[in-house]
Amino acid sequence: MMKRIPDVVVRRMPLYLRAVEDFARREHEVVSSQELGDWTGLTPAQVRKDFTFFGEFGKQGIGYNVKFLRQQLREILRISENVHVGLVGFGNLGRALAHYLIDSHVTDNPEFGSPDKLRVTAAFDVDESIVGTDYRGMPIFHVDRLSEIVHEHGIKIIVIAVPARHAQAVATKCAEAGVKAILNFAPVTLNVPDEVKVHHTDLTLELQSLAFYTA
Amino acid sequence: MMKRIPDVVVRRMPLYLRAVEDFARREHEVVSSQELGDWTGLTPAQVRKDFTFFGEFGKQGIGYNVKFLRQQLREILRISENVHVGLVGFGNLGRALAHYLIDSHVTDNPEFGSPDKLRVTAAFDVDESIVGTDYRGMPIFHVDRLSEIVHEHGIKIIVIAVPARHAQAVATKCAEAGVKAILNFAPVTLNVPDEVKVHHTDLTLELQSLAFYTA
DNA sequence: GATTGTGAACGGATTCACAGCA
DNA sequence: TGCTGTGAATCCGTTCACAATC
Repeated sequence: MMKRIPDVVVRRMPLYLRAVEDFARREHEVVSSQELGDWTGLTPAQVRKDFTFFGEFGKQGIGYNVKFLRQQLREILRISENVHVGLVGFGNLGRALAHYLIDSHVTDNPEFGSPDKLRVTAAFDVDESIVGTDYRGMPIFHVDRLSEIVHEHGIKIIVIAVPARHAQAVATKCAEAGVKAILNFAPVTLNVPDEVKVHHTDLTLELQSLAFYTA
Repeated sequence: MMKRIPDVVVRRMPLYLRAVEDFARREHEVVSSQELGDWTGLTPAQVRKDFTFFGEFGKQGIGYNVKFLRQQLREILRISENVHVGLVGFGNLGRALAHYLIDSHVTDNPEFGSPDKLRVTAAFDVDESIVGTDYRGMPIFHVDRLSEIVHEHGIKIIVIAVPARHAQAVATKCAEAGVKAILNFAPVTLNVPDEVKVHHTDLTLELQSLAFYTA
């Protein structure tokens, strides 16, 4: 029964969640694959097919119950439980990311009943002038304590926002500490064991590939 | 002869450029598809196939001349000419992006002979307290002047770093002003004419999809 | 009548495997 | 011999189309 779920499908699930939360906010009771498709820019067939990887959430002739679908998606993405995120690198980019993550609806969506439990609970840096301080209640540790704190806080995901030359060392440490997933903002290809999932966001690569289309 | 080039291929080209610049830095004269594959984490066959979309850059039995390949890739990505980039939204994220773009090797790689000509030349915001000021020589304009400045500076790419609720309006303005490509950091799906290329970087979506793998 | 869930068809991207050339 | 360039084969994700169901 447990078919392997393609990565592309997993990447679309949060988008469906965002869509269904919007329908919920607008107090729709049900939503069709057609409506979800319009909202996300995908085909209705794709929406339905994607869902089948995880189960049968709809009713034929009717559509999907918004509340039920929302809950299912939250469970699939595990944001109905607590997922702790660590942030390594508290320079310019790191601070901007922390600001965004702590303020935005990612970490808290209170007007809407159920706050996300995807939480940035610790930051790491090497700069002694900020190690030991707090950012909006989030403690900043020295990177040397990464492994220790990852275990203590049960951190599962690490966001890497350090300079390129340090990124691989941090990634290796993360892998050793048992981190499950890494979101890498440094402009280097990371080498980690297969069991660690890596997503890479690279401003340089994005801009350079867009430059191709400026003809 | 001019076959259509798949988007996935275009997205890999900057990675090849980064690889070949590294080989150049280490003073290799030639590089094989095998070596490029190891560096990038792709298969040699894929590297070769990707290149064929743009021409024949190698010598059979030998490999690719590093200097020549580098030049070819820079021309393909149009970073041998000037490409002007504008940044809309100069809050926390926008400032961090500006900092990164202005300092990093994206915009300038002088130790290496030929600086990239992908340059952030203007920022836009609505905050009157920063409009009219400079950031490291980059002027900050009011968003109302977007179209005017885009034409004046010949801006081809816009980076959107505004709050979600304003992103669509900005994107529409960009499209009207003739911008060729948009890099969107706001957590919304943008609706623009097909001739405008959009890449989307969404921290929320990335983290939520990674959360799936934390089981 | 409407809409889901899904097997089958399709299409596009990756990999294979080898001919051709240095 | 070594490595590129590429047609053929394969793999994988998307779309189609329709039976099942409300």
